Amino acid sequence: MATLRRALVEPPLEDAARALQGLLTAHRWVVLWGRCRADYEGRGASSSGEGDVLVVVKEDRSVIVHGPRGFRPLNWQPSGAAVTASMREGLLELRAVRKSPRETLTLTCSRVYLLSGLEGAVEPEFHMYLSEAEIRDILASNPSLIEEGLRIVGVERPVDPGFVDMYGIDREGRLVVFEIKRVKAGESAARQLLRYVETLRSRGHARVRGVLLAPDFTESAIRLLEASGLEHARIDPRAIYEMAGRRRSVKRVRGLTEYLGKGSAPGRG
Amino acid sequence: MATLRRALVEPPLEDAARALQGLLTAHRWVVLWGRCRADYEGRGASSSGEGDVLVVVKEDRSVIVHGPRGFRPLNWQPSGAAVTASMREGLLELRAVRKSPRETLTLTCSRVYLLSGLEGAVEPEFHMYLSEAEIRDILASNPSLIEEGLRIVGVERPVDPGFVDMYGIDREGRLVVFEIKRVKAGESAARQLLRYVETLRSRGHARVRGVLLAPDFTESAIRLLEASGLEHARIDPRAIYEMAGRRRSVKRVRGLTEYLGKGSAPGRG
DNA sequence: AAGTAAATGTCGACG
DNA sequence: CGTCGACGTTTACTT
Repeated sequence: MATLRRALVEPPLEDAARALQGLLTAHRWVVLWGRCRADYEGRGASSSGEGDVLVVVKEDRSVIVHGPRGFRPLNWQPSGAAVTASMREGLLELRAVRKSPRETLTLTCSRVYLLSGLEGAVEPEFHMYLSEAEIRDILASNPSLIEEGLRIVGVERPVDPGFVDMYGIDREGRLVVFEIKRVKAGESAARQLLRYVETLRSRGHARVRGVLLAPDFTESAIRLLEASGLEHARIDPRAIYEMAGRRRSVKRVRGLTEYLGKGSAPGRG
Repeated sequence: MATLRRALVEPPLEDAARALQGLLTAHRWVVLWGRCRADYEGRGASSSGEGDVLVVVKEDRSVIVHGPRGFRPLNWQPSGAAVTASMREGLLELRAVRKSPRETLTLTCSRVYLLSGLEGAVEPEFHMYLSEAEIRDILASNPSLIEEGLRIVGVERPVDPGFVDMYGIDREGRLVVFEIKRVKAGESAARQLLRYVETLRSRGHARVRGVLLAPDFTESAIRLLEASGLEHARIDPRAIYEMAGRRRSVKRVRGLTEYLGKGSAPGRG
């Protein structure tokens, strides 16, 4: 079981700084609730006036700064940042620096409401269902869900440039390129498919078909497809979901989609 | 100054549930650190085994669930969710339900390390600089940053489908379509520009030029541009940034970019 | 409400 | 390390 390493309520800034330094050196998962200002410079640039923020520093040194409202963090730094704490002109300063791209996030706190760190946190095993990769695999194993007589001959194959989600040969022997979207497909999905089909046609596959597979389509996507001689076909999430039920679920190890049949590295850090 | 309304360390689950209910009814900003499992069902579906998570419920009822690693939350619910807490089979259950789309997030906690709420939090004033909109406006006001003799005749104009970032007439009287990216432009940006140019050409603008403006370009973007007779030009973020310094800053009111020219905020210091 | 594009997008995979 | 595409993307903006 994880243990709380500290829970300082309204500590003097010096105490907070010292505790924070200790927690950071020990690579703890840290939460700081305080009155701070934030400055960020990197790909973009931002600054904020003083306000109440919740700062989360995780074990992998990702930093997230939340305000009292809104889903998105006000500021952040992705994992791998160099995080340091210090006192500076009487204020607690927390800096998170990332290289490549070079980005700096600086928090300057005039007051700490709560500071706490957790040791030995257990990462929950996370299962995500019906990722695009899984949908693609299910369709590849059950091509009749798409059309009769279809044979899948390739999956996630590189074209220049990009990747075709799925290749097939239809009952008349024509090459079919599939682009799969797990949600409603917009114009950009259609553009992508068009691009692949054009590439293939320019390489002599005159009879290639292009099919956009999605549970739904925007009007402009359909217009673009029809104007370009491409097809679209609705896939039924329910049918896919039922197929998925018979497979093992997809496990999100560090990120999002790790799908079956491609044994990959556990690697962390 | 904001005040901590509670800071319960390792409370019994019943106490935590009671306190949590109170904090939620009072619409406080709440933090719960505990050993929980999470189940989500909605557009996607996910579940997790037990693990240590940090749950943040904000004043606007957005809910964010973070694990010990990674920038992205494991689960979340955007603002406006209906959040309730209760005891259920000896465990603390926190439910956040959103309608349209109907989505449910359920947290089931077997242990609470820390529970706390903050009252009277002050939202920091947030300023974001150099959004794409601002870059576009600066370029539109200073077309010589792009090329000599260029005259900008339109900005953010609808084409079917989509929007052209910027139109100009070059020194030879040709129509120029600009696509602007504030970061390195990839293939999809090139595809977007190509689409616009093709649309315009098909409408009789035979001599239209297409120019992708970005601080940098991926190799495949350049390939696609050159193969399609389109151009690309590097824009210097530094030069833009200096121009921006002379303008009033961009204020992020509720979301990300609210740019000038539309009755806006006082400048920053 | 639906569609479209931006984002400090982040994240993972692959060359 | 660059390039690429997915994402419960979220968010803002326009029709």
